[in-house]
Amino acid sequence: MTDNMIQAALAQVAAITQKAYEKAAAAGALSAGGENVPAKVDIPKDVSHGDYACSFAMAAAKTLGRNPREVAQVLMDHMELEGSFFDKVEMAGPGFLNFTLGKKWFSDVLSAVEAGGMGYGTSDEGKGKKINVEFVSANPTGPMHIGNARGGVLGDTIAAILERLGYTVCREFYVNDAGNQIHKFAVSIDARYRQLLLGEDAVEFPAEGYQGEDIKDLAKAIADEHGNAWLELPGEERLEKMAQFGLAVNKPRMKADLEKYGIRYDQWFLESTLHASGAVEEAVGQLTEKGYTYEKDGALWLNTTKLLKEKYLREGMKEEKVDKLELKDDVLRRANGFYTYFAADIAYHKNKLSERGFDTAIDVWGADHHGHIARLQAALDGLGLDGSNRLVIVLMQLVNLLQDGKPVRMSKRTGKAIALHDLLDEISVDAARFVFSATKSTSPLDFDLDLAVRQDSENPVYYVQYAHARICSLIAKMKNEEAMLVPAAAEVDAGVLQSPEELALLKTIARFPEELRLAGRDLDPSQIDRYLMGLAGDFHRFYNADRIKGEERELAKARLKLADSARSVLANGLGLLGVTAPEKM
RNA sequence: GCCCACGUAGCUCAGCAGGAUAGAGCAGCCGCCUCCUAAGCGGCAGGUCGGACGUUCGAAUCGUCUCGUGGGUGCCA
Repeated sequence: MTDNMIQAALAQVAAITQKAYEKAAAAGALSAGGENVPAKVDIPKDVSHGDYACSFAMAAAKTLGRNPREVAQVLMDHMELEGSFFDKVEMAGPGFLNFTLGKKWFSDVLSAVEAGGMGYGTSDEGKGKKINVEFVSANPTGPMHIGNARGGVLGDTIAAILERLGYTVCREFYVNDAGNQIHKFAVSIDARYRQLLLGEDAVEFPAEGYQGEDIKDLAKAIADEHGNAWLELPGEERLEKMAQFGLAVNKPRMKADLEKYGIRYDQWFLESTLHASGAVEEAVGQLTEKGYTYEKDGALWLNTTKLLKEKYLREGMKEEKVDKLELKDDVLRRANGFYTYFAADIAYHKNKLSERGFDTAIDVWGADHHGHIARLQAALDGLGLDGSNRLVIVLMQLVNLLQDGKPVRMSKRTGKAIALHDLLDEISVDAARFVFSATKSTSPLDFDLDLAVRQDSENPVYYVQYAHARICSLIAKMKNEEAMLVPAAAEVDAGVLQSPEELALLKTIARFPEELRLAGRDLDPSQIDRYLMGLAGDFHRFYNADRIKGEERELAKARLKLADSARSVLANGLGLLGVTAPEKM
């Protein structure tokens, strides 16, 4: 009951080829041994090489003691295509067997799209496995910037893809509401607060403090609400109140900004709860029990070197190479008694993989954190949680914001970051979501404000949306002017679809479930963006080459069904990306 | 120094679970609306896939080395 017609066809080619070999071997036309050679099938780039190409003859030539073209010829002589997806098979080049799709397959594709509707491409591959997708997790100490927008779109779209593939997905935001950053946050607000009440010169602003205007706004809000009452409080209590006040303002703001991008979380997980519940202490304690920690200079250290070497050896790295690695250990508990971020992170991921029972934790991280990946995985391995396999990090390169082709400098410290909500004043959610998901996360993304703002064809999202709108308009016109509704797949003779443009479009439509599968496998939504651009292109070419209105009835019906199938998949794919599919433009 | 990512058309990037003649968009040049939306389509031009060696029937794709760019290498997060 798959609607993945690509996998169905690939499997059939392999089966047909294997059967042909068995038949040939039984008849004595080929020697034994070929049954152990896998029948590799792929899709040629060039349509003149058929729709599917099998390289079995080349791979098996040596084993069978014949040249590849001879093997291919014998296979063709023993091949049975009756009742299959294929009309013909040809031998080409060094010994490829090239299969050409026939009417049955095209007809099945139309039926699959119709039956699937907006769920076309859904599978049960994930078998309900629980996956936690954590993304953005920006420090709540200031406004989010454009990089957070990319991470938000990336994480949300990965989550959506995995849901389609049958995983049970939890979207999570990890709130760093403890530790050093928060302390700096509190100290910064406090300084601004006192400057406000005592005069700018009376209080020195800490060198390490956050410079942004938002800190001044928070200080002013505190002054408005509490006057100078907080001046009297003892230092620790005052800072605690400052931090809580700031978080209470910033957290809902982040939530609201993300929601503007259509991003909603299932879980906002507070780092502070890990400290309060003793979970951090517990995780560190377990590592100590297992002999992975030691004390030095008053601090508690994790023997990361040992953990990493064990990990690399398990993964098959050669011992001599492992010995040569220069690795460093990490502090878990500072000499001042406070746990490090790393210690909390270990406890946090232990919480995901153990206490909350997720099969896999996927984290979207900025590329500048990549050095952290192996260490965290190794630490989780040390806890017996198989972090090397169950913790998957999607690294995201940073965003270069351009204007007039020139880089706009961004820095949170100087408060010059372009805030998320300002960005949306400039460009639509559709454009933002498409642009942010269109580049593979491992590549840096140049985000040109001027380009994103433009509402023309240079902005790829409009190219895709336009295809959808065009089809909607077409369907409406056929209904109103020709009294023709989109027919059911069963009423369509797929055999009348024969132009290169029709076949190309239909084949691309058929690829959607497979593209979805691959995007999920690679955790790479950009594959969906590119697929949709290709699908839109195939439609535009079909639209230019083949008319519907005024054509002979059977052909018009089949083409209308084809167009509607393209519409359905465009809407489906855009929906996955969080982009709207307009009926008019 | 060590670790990681990335080097493909003028620019931005696909392709990297080895397959046949390496693709797209943009920029450039030339065309296509009496005809379902021209936010579209067609054509031309553009390449030592950073380099070398290796693995094999076959390498942009895998391995080793090398050059270049960026990042990491805190009792920061």
